[in-house]
Amino acid sequence: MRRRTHTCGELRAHDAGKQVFLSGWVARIRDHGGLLFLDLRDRYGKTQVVIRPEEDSVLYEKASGLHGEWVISVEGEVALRPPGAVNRQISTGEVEVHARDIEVLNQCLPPPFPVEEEEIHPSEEMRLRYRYLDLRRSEMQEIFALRHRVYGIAREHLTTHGFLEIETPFLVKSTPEGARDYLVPSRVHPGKFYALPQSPQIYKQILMVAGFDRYFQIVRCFRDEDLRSDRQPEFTQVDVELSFPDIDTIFGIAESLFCKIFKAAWDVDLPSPFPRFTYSEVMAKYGTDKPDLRFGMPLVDVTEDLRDTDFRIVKEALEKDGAARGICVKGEAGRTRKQIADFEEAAKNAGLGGILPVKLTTEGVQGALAQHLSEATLRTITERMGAQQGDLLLFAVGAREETQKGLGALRLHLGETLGLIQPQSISIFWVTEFPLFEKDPVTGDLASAHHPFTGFFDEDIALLDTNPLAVRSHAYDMVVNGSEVLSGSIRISNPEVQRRIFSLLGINDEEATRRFGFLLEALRYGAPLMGGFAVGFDRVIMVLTGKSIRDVIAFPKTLLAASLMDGCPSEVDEKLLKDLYIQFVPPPDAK
RNA sequence: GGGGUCGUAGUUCAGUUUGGUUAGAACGCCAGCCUGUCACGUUGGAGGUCGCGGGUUCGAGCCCCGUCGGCCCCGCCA
Repeated sequence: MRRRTHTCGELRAHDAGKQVFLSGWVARIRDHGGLLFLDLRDRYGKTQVVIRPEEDSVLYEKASGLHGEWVISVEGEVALRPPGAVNRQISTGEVEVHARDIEVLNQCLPPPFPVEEEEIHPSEEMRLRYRYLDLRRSEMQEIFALRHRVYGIAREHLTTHGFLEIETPFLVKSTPEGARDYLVPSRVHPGKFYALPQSPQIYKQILMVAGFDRYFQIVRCFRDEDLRSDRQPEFTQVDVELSFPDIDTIFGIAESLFCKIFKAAWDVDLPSPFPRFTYSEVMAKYGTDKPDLRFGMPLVDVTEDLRDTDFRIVKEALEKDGAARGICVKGEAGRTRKQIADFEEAAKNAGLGGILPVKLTTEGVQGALAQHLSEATLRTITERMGAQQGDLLLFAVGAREETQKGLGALRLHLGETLGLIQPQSISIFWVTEFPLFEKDPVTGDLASAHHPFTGFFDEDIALLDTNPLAVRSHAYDMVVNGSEVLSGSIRISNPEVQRRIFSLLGINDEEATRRFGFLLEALRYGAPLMGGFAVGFDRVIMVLTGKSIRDVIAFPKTLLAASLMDGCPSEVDEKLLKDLYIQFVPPPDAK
């Protein structure tokens, strides 16, 4: 076993003449019969190895028997490539290694999909099944090198600001609030369970009570909910909490962190401070709490303008306390009926009943809605929407929240499909003043919008009894390119206030004690004011690379929360279940 | 839980609209030729449970029903 002298991305012209020993994977073989080229690859790059049968026919025989992805070592001498044979595309392209000996360290089965090929993209199913081969691709290697750099930036940044990295348990008490827990049965306590943490929220607050003042942790979190392209059952947070906080301190620490990350990854300087918008602002203007502001197309409320219309659809919606809103799609008045039908399809998927298109063409204004509007009204509306000739206006009527959310989703759909988003541009800002509560659409009960420990505006305290849905919380998000990458809040640190919130949430003292008693107790033993945030680390890497969440996690799960490589989840031995006093009860519809 | 979409050679796909002889291509693989390639070139060859199950039909990759799986969206995600 010899140690390699260089990596496959290292050799340059000035290394010519050196005796080297390289190890790596066979990327490609180009056998010309009288001359054989072999690209040797490792994480650092590729180096061309040359074998000449006239110099060593035994070695040539050996080399021509190699195959892609075999693992070999090559001993030889570095040489400058002949003039005209230099490859400017790769960093080692000025040199090659004239092999003296080759050792096969391990053969490789024919790969189920090409590791080297750049034009044939294997399906995600294949990539996940053979994840080790997928990760071997340079594209993936680069993602994880970047991910590693960002871990380092976060650790360094928070350490510099006086934060201590402290681990919290993975086997924790199940708290029924929030997402569904992943459960771990206890062997020594029959019938009892641990939960995997949805976040270290309660523990980090207790660390503040313990006087750690500034804490952080790069930590896995677990949530047993249905997945999306940006959600995995286990994901990584940079969890941060500090004592005696003020909003500007917290935002400053987070902003400078993101500045460093974007500088390192994209070599851009983000303009600081980041803009701050309130929740109600972004909801009204973009119909979502995480708008992508790399393109405009704001929602415009035209409810009052259409108040007196005799157009039946509009009239009926507004009589039911509904709203009318529109967006202006720049320069798209030329869309055909069919293309607009596609927009309508997207609108229906977004939860709208439909859309009312108005085209501002050179031949005049077209659209059913327009015919029911006076010229003056039309002028007011187009002016407020910033619309000009050639633009396409899309209106939606219906329940207030529905039109807002629906048009927000349609706006995003149009932004994506019409190519309005510059991929390299950055929209980064804060959303503040989230409501403290939201209404459960099924039961009508109050529920925490963020989590039940979220603090709120002192001046809204009277609203707790009169109009709790109007109480503004001290919760905030950071949104980058339409992705929520950070979320946090200033906490409630007064046990009496905390109790009051619980009671509004329908959690009585007894239940509160049962669920969160240890936190409530801790808060009574000298709790500092506290606040913090958690960065959705995987999403940050997603935004930086433009990839899906599965591309930035080494061993991700599919949408059905399965791992195709190792086949989990799986059945377990009866004995294990017996030790845990667990019996499987099949679902009622199982065959 | 609901909606959409895809599943054909080792891989990526065409073929499904309008059912009809022996299911094609590219890459990969195997064998041969080839002295400056770098997606080498070139000649030949092997390779198919058309995801799975059922149905309709003289006949199903194609139509129908069910089911499994990948992806996207809604619900859900304090």
